[in-house]
Amino acid sequence: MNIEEHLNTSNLPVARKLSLNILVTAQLIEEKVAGALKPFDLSIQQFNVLRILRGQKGKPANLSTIQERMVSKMSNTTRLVDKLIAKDLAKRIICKSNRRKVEINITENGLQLLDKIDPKVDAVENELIKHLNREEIEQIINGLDEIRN
Amino acid sequence: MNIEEHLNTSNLPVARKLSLNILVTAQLIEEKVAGALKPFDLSIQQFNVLRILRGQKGKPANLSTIQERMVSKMSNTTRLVDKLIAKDLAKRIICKSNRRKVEINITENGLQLLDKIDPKVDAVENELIKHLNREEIEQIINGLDEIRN
DNA sequence: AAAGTATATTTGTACCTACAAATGTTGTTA
DNA sequence: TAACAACATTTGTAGGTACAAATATACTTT
Repeated sequence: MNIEEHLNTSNLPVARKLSLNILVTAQLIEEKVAGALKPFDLSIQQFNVLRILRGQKGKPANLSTIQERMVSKMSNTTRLVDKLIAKDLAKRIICKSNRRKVEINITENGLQLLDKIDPKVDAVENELIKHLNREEIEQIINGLDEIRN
Repeated sequence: MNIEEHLNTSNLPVARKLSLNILVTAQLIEEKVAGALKPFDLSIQQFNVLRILRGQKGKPANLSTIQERMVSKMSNTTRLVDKLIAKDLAKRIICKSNRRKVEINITENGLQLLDKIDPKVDAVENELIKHLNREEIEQIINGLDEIRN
């Protein structure tokens, strides 16, 4: 009996069933997105940081800004950014006015890569909602919102 | 602007908004469960494996059985089980009839630990659905089901 | 029975995550 | 101004995850 069968057949408490459903679905989404990114040698986290940098529209981001916006706030954003820099997808400058800070920008190279990846990830995301109508989607989003308060 | 504000204010395509919502919520649940497990020095994955073993009700499980039931099927179940064994929460016997297989059981020690942990994790899970009624929960579960097909 | 194939697990590698401690910088205050 | 607190980032360590290759055993076929 795999996890999917387990979810459907077991008489789980409703709270556990919900939380397992969310975790399993998230796992599936991550696998699909990771698959779409694989040809580009980019991990999901690297991709997310790159998108955050693009969202800055030229304005440089420092590490704390990036961390706030990441799905999982983590302490090793430094190391993630290191890898983007090594691939010439981002660049880093020590902030002149406050030398504790660091300014991070996406490079032209990074922007071009995102342009190539975007349609692939969009396709994965759209595939997910294929069997849902607008109202159903809103219900799920609102429900998840409630869970997070 | 943090991720939560970003989700609410940005004009994201609905598919991306949904997938981000699921990922962020899953992350939150994982953090909360991990927090509940921390006093017991158990990671979420170790806890999951332990629960799967308990679910076997005495019947030993081999590695593939465990993997099927895990939220994220992974190739290092060996190493996870190693850690449970090191803590005397599980035991492993090479299967006599088929020596490629390995039989894994939860120990008395493991069962006792789960008994202590269960109420803490239940509390976390119930906290999640606090503001939702039965029907809303069912809607979310069915919606996530649709997404996974 | 030897060779090849399938099965079950283990190991290696690279990356990601969480927590805590360390480093370096700036601002404050005695 | 020296000491101290606050801030921003970096580093260390112990886990977890994914993929691929390696190992070990069992089954099949000739």
